[in-house]
Amino acid sequence: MVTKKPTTIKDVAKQAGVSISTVSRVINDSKPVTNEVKQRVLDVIKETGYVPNPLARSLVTRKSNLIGVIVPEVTDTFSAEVLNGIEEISKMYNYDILLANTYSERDLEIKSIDLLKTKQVEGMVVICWDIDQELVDIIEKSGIPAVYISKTNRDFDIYNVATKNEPAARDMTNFLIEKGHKKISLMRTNYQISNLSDSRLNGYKKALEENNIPYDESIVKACGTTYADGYMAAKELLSSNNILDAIFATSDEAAIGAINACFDMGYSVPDDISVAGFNDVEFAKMYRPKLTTVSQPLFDIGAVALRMIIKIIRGEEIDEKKVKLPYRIIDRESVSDRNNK
Amino acid sequence: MVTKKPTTIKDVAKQAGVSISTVSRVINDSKPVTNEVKQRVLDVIKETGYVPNPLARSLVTRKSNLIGVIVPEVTDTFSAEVLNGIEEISKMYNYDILLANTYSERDLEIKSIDLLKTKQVEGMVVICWDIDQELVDIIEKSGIPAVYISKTNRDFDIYNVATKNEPAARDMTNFLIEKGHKKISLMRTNYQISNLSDSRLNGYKKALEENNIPYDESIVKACGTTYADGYMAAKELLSSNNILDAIFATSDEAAIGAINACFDMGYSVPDDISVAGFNDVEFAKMYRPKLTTVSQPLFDIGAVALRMIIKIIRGEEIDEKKVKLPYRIIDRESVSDRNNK
DNA sequence: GTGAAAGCGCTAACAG
DNA sequence: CTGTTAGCGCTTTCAC
Repeated sequence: MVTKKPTTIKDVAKQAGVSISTVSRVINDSKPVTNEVKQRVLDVIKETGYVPNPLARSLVTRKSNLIGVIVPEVTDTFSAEVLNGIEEISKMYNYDILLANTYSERDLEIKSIDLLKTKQVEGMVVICWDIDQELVDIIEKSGIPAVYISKTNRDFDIYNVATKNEPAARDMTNFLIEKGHKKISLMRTNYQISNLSDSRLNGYKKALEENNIPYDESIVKACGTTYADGYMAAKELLSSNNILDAIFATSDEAAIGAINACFDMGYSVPDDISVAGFNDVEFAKMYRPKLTTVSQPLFDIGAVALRMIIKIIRGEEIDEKKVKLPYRIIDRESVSDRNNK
Repeated sequence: MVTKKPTTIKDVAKQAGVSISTVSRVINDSKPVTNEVKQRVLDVIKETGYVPNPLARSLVTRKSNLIGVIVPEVTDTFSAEVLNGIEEISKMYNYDILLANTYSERDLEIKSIDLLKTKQVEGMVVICWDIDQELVDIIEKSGIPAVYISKTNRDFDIYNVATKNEPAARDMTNFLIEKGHKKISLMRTNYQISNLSDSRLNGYKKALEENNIPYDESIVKACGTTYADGYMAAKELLSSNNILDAIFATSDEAAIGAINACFDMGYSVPDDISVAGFNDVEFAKMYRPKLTTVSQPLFDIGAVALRMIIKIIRGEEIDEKKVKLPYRIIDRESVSDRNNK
């Protein structure tokens, strides 16, 4: 357990009979060095197992090789899968990940950003359900390049990677309609800031329109994304004697909550009511009935976000500030086909 | 987006009309400073928004204020909840978390440990399903204080925090027996290294013994902890015409896999077969039937592990190298009571 | 091509 | 109590 002093650049220099600047040159490949000398240094490095001290290096270069990741909560499946993608790519580029939970609390978000800034992260990816101008300003002011990931889409002028939410919602709604459902409730996220478009709601409306189904505000419900949110929302929906054909929920967790609410109120899913989710979380296929949902490439979202950050850090050109990744409708068991009835 | 040069200790010193050492003293509260001077420095600090550069600080103190966390995969619910606990406490102690995924691959584990070492983490918590002597040696050799967390218990001489696995398994088995089940299959983890005791198996055996139920090796099955593992194992179990009263699975995911396997083979759970899990993952209460399981204080496991690390780092005395946290049998819906039949 | 020297921002003796 | 000074380990001019 004794942390004996590690080899430094000095040791290597001495042992190789060169100056420390030469050693620095070979490890960074920054200036030409005679092959012979280079080899000698390399040998000593291998022999001693020398590893440059990143702290010292960062101190002078002002590069930390650290990426900060701000998540609401690692236990959130969405975040976790995105984080996986981030982690994978960061490793490729030799960046380390500094993690901070915010529990979606503003003060913790601020604290985390401060912390990351202090630690000199070169960039950060911010996963946050409810992006608002205040947050954007804070991050902007920190001067750290940031890419945002959110369950919902927002119109801020920020780097952002997300799924094509509007067409996704539209496709799923259309899918539901095709399967013979008419009274389709949308449980949309309640992360709602006035004057901002909600792409999923728009997609839903478009599909309705295309099929000449009147938009009924009483069955679109603002609700969170958790299991409990979905359960509550569905219960309310169902008990205000609405007769529903289907529920399209804002997340898989909420969808499952909704299904259980249906069960508890004596409805069978999908025979009486169909339910569709969003995200295709790991759990969606474990539940019975297996959840019909729209799958987002969560891992890829993280991966793409990290690639963006790297580009920004390197000052490379970014084609578009907002990248949209494709989605897929995953037809499993929680939506019935009413056409054959 | 311009990262303008931040205030340094020098700036503060100059502006306050003192030497940098005095500034250092007040920010670290390391040596007495006249109140008047102190106040002046504090004022300047507040005014300039000066934040000490942790890199420079770490370079000289050799303290990074970084804790490395090695997890198989953040998407794993067990790991994620433990990570939450770790994160929470680390924040309290002003430590940051450096995260590394290993996907349970040895070379990635090694690489991650190297990386963490390079980044000068002061300690690390290693979540690893299958601890073996090689890994322990590697970590030992790295000289970094480490606390291990594993789904299973091992007899290595390491810092470790876990649940009381043996009594937990025994209690659950007894619970099952009390509910009138006799033919109880144990799906145990297959992370198996010869000559090491499996505490859960022992607990299971003890309960059987106490109730004069003969141990039947044909219905204890080695299986992993994933949904797929559980599904497969249960299918095999059921198709080799065993008549089972209950299945006690090694994880909630595996338990749910088992339940679905039962469904798919025409058995009803819990009416035909009862199923119990382990962990009480978030999802356990979302599934229907709600999973009867043993709950481990995952968050606390992480929290305690981090506290241990801090103690080790500070050279404080540790009462016991292995701490065992309590568990609870959570009786929900997936186990029936056969006594009233 | 290579070395000497300055300095990144900070802490920690060492004097006074 | 406070200032001066010497590094921590490394990169980077600037000479040679």
